[in-house]
Amino acid sequence: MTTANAKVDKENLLYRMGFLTRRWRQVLDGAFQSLGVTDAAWRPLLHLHHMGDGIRQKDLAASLGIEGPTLTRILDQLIAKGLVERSEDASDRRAKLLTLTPKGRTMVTEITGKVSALEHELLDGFSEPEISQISAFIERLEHRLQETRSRLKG
Amino acid sequence: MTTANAKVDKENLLYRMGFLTRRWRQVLDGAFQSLGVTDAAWRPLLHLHHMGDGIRQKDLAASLGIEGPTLTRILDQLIAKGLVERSEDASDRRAKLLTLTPKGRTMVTEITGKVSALEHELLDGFSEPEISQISAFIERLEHRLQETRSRLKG
DNA sequence: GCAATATAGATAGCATCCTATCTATTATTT
DNA sequence: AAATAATAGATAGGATGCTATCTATATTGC
Repeated sequence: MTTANAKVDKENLLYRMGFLTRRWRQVLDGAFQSLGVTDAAWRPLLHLHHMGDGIRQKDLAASLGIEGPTLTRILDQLIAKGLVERSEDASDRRAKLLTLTPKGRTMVTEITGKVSALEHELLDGFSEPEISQISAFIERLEHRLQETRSRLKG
Repeated sequence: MTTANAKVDKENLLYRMGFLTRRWRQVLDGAFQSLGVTDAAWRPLLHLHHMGDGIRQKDLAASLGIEGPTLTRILDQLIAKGLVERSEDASDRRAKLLTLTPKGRTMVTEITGKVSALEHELLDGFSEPEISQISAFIERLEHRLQETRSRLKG
């Protein structure tokens, strides 16, 4: 039985990760509801803050690991809320430059605090070496997935 | 710099998991496209096969870790494809019993082979102890998330 | 026995992500 | 210089997940 269960666990590993990330999103969603931003919206704000003002959508999307159209819609929401601004790029009229508004900066501060607190609470019971190992595991898996993906496509 | 990066890694852990599971879904989606089932559809088939015929939707949903409405839609698709059948439960006329059709059983066999091959390929570079540790990590994290979630709600 | 509550499933509507495709602009090639 | 290809972003439509709510049955309590 032990063998069978271990096998099942192994086979469900990635699925259980998916389950986990859904729950995590729900927790964040709940925590941010009072701020008026959804889970998908706060990360672009932090990245924008971190990368500095005046970056292009394309670069922000790459930094976030999402596709252009996904970011476009999120930005529409953030702009509608007055947290972010799109402006013209004088050197390339196809591009738009993104900047945080003062309201956006305030929001970044609030979000940073909440995310840190939640993540600390969740990862508190895990040792540094453990977290490093998991992190390395994820990185290797990401790499392998990329390979598999391009192999299947090509 | 090392410290800063390590901190970022820790903070991004759950997000990177989400990224990973999206990619994994895409790989599976691509692999199953030729079979005519999507990623969300194959898992109910396998669970149904594993749990035996004649189970209720409610139980299948619980087994999959998804909510009832989500399963309802997936089942609609599987039934439309002739892989699964809903039938009346004589003992409780609210309930529906689920069974795999012969076509569904054939599909299960094909899917099992593909999933196993892909998962083996992906997890091949990882040792048993590693996988066990990751698995344990996920389990603890699931538990903590559940706690946090109910704490925030109540 | 009948009203109130609980349960199984379906439906509706929202959020997030993706790919495919369209428009506008820029870069390259001949 | 004109035609072609490439790039930035927007739009459309599909897939998957959730919650809230509806209908149809079962169960419970008085």
